[in-house]
Amino acid sequence: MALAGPPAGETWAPMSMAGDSTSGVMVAAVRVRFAPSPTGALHIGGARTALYNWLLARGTGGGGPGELVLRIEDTDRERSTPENVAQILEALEWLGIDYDEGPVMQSGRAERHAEVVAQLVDAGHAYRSTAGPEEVKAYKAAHGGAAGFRGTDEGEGAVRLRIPDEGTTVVSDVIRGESSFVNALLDDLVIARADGTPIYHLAVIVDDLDAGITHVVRGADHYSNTPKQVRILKALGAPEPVYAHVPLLHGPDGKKLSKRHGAASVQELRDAGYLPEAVRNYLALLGWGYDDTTTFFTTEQLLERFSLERVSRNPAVFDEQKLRHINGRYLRELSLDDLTARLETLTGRSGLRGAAAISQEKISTLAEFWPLAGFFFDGPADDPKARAKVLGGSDGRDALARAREALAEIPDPWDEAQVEAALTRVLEAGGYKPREVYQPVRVALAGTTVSPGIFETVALMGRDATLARIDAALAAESGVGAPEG
RNA sequence: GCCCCCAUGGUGUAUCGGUUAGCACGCGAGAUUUUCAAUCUUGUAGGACGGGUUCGACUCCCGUUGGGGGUACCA
Repeated sequence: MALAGPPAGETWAPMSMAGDSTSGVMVAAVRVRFAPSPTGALHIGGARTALYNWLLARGTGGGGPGELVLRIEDTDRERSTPENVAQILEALEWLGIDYDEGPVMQSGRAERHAEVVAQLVDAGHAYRSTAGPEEVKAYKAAHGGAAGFRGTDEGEGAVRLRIPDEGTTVVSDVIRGESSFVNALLDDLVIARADGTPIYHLAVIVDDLDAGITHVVRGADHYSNTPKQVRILKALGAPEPVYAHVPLLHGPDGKKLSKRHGAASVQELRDAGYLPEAVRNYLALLGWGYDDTTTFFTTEQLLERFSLERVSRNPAVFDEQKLRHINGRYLRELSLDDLTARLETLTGRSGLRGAAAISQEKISTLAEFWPLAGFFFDGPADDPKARAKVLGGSDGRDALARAREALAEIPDPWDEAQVEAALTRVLEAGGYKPREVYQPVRVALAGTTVSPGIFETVALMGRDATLARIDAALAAESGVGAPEG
């Protein structure tokens, strides 16, 4: 049975639906949309909203095969730039979120918006008024402060929608339940400026209606404005979509998430070396939970299990540490080919396979690879403190010299087992503790105290480079270490 | 100011009247150990407060406090 038919008397007639309505076109169970305004890079809050919509459209939680429409709400010409639009498209692509229609530019639908505004005026649902902020304020003051503004038809100025004086407007939300707003407290809202351009609320309603959107899944920052949009819908005699307002994301300080909070945009996440599949997993979990124990979900599982009913009502705080943890798990499960390819894409270098192999279990993000293994390609890192600490004393240099001797004697093939055997002999012969030999070698090759495993590192570096770096380190340090005190 | 929403450990969540309030991140300890990680074991920490309703409340109701959102001829 139908959920909510249009009120008697008027019916919404979409302007240009694909195909004709009489030919029995298959109607998607859910038609959702992601409608960002391109005022900056796509933030994780927006990314999560996009993800939820996508999971609904592509997964089974929406009740069947669905469709996702991407609409760019660019009616604010000041802040909407082509660069920002491009960034959003790029972010969605990186995240693996595809869509069936769009991107539809809201600005391109101005005529249609004007048409609906005119229709509303003609029907007596809206009127033109020159009242501005001051008049509205004065009106409220004159009516005891808490009263919705009611204007009079002046035949010119901005177009305002008439709001009833009686009754309430109920917003029904899958996540939040129902809540009602007293009509008398709602202002006659402006739906178009004096110059005829539409206001956001009008544009959203018309665009969603024309696109046949069944579920409006968006950030909770739109919740309080929903009654206004419902009023427009009622004036139009159009059915209401299912609403779902997902909780906002906050920064660690509890405030609404913004640029100040670090890795907040999708691009930054990508550059920081996070994997899109890990980001998807993490984002899904920010404000949603499936059961009492599951943390890791493949995208297939998310598609199968995600549902709006289980979305939380509380705002969530973005926790990069947890993202890192999840990312590390995904990263370690990557095949070596896959990992290598991703590292090469990120760094713009090639020939990373060997280093990738011995670094995989030590990094949590792709970006951590280069600091850990870049010395293979760019030479030892410049870390004076590490050199001073490990090779500054004669003990360290002696151990390094002995290691060099043992390594030089390794017969072909030069491999991990031989390296380990040689260094173990040094340990035994000199009565050294492992670190007393390994750290000097590590610093000689890497220039710093942190690197992949020492045997793997030496083996991968090869005989010539290893011996050369040790010689260079020995030469550089022998003159230093001046007597102190 | 007014309207609306929200409230489980530091963080994300599970629990939909009866549980020793579970899981994960973080943090602490231990194991492992060539650095750093990873891994394993283990510990730590929670129902904002006050009233009700009930045989019994984290769960339902009211209030308080706290947080958030909205309140534009912005989106």
